[in-house]
Amino acid sequence: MMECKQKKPSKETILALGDAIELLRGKWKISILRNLSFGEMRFKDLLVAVAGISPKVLSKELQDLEQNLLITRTVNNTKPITVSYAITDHADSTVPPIINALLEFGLNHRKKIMAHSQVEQL
Amino acid sequence: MMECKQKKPSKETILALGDAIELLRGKWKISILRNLSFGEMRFKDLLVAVAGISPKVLSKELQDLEQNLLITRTVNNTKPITVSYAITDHADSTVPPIINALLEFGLNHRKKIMAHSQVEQL
DNA sequence: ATAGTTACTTTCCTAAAGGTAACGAATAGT
DNA sequence: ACTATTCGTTACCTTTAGGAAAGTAACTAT
Repeated sequence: MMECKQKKPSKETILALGDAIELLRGKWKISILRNLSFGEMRFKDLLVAVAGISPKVLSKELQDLEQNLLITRTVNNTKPITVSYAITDHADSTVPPIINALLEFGLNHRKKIMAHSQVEQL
Repeated sequence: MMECKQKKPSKETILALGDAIELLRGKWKISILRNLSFGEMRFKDLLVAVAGISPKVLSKELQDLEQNLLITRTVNNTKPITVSYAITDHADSTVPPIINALLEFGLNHRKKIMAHSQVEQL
């Protein structure tokens, strides 16, 4: 397993980390961005794909992400109006690495937790 | 700039991502882990290093991280008692990549935001 | 006229997160 | 006895996040 080099704790670094945490905080934003990283989606599709989210919360999160230039919102002139959401280029190049790192962490954590509870039963 | 391959949306993947988000949620956990990734630290050092955190919140976050096996707590028998916190091996191999990805994202975002507001002023 | 679809918004409420300030317990120094 | 240090806890309060349920608006089909 590879270790990762750490950047020096400069002021800029700490600010950037704070920004990232604030922009992506909460239960839903990462999942929404992950779904959009596979291709653009409409509101209702996201409502299904992001399991458990309510329309109110989805709407609010999407507005938030749009304001921060992480996604775009496009109104299509279709029979019943549809709206497409897409991840922006700049988010698409920096968010997937975060998701993959979280995934690694999550999978590894599950293993460790299971090993730990095995030991506790002895 | 390199694009990152995405894993297929299997059930396990979605669960792992959910775990990761839940374990690392909030304003402080990532910063605490980042500081500990440079080496073990005592309570009071963390109180200074994690700028803005209060003793109450730090205490709670540390308990949380310990319960989830991401850090260890060691009481040293020194003159006034001291307590050392250290990141666990398994967290130390999976958390820094997350932090670096967040850093990349944060730095890149700052650039884009500044470029954007430049344009708006024209 | 009625019903369905899509994309929300509104209201109301609860729970979790977070902040402030003061206090406590153990130990040691003077 | 008094003060200082370290590592917290307790009580109280405000803010933010999030969930449930219903409603709205625009349009289409029947």
